[in-house]
Amino acid sequence: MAWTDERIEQLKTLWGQGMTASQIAEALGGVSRNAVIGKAHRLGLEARPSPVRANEVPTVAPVETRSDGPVEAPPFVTAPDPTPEPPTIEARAEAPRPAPRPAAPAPAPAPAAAAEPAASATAPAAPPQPVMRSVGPGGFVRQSPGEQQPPSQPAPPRRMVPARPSADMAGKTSLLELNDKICKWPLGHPGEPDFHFCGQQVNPGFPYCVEHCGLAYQAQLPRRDRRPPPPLPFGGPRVR
DNA sequence: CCCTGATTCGC
DNA sequence: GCGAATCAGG
Repeated sequence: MAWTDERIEQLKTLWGQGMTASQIAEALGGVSRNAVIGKAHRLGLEARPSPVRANEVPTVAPVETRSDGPVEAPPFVTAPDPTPEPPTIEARAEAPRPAPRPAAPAPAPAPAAAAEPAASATAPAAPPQPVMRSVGPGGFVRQSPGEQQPPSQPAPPRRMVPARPSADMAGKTSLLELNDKICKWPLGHPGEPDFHFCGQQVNPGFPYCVEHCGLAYQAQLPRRDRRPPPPLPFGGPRVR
C-alpha cells in the first residue's frame, strides 16, 4: 500500500502519540511494523526510546563491539558519536524525548465516568494517582507547580454531542475545509456519508481543539491495562 | 520465547 | 523511497 498524504499524516500523529510501530502498522493497515519504522525514519520523526541503541562506542576509534559471530568487521565506521562522554545528565535532558509517552486516543465518546467539574466542584477528594500526569507534547497541558490536577482523564466534555451542534449537520467540516486553525479530529469513518472533522478552533500549536487534545494526548498506561482494542481517531480502525 | 525500535541493503 | 531481513536490548 502506498504512503499517501493521509497515511503519512496518520503515521506522524500516531507516532507522535507514542504508539508503537506495531500498533501504528495495525491501525494503518496494509503495512508492516518495519514499514512503519522505516517510514518514520525517512520522515525524520523523533526517535523514541529504543532498546537497541544504548550501546555506544566510547572511543573515537571505530571499535567493533560485537564480540562473537562470524561477522566481518566493517572496513570503516562512519562518524562515531560526537558526544561520547556527556559528563552530566545534561545531554540526556537535551535529547528530544517525547517525555511522557502519550497514547491511545479514545475516540469513542464515553459519556459516563466523567465527573462534572463545573459548578462548585472542587478537586475531587484525592487524586489517587499523582504519577499519572500527562503533559502534552509541546506542553499542551501546562499547570502551575502549585495547582496541579491529574489531567490523565481527558477533560470531561461539557456534554456529549455527536459531532457539532445542529448547524453542522448542514455543513460538516469536510476534508477540504481543513486548515491549521480548526480541529482535525476525525469523526466517523472515511468514505462514509457522515464522515467529517470536528472543526472546532484548534488548541494553538496542535491539530486538534482542546477537547480532542485531551483525547489525543494521554498518559501511557501500562500495557497490561490497555486492552481496549485499537484506540484511534476516526472512530477506530475498520474491521475487515 | 515475546516485545520493542534501529539499521542495512536489495529492490 | 520502500520494506524485509536483520540486529540488539528489555
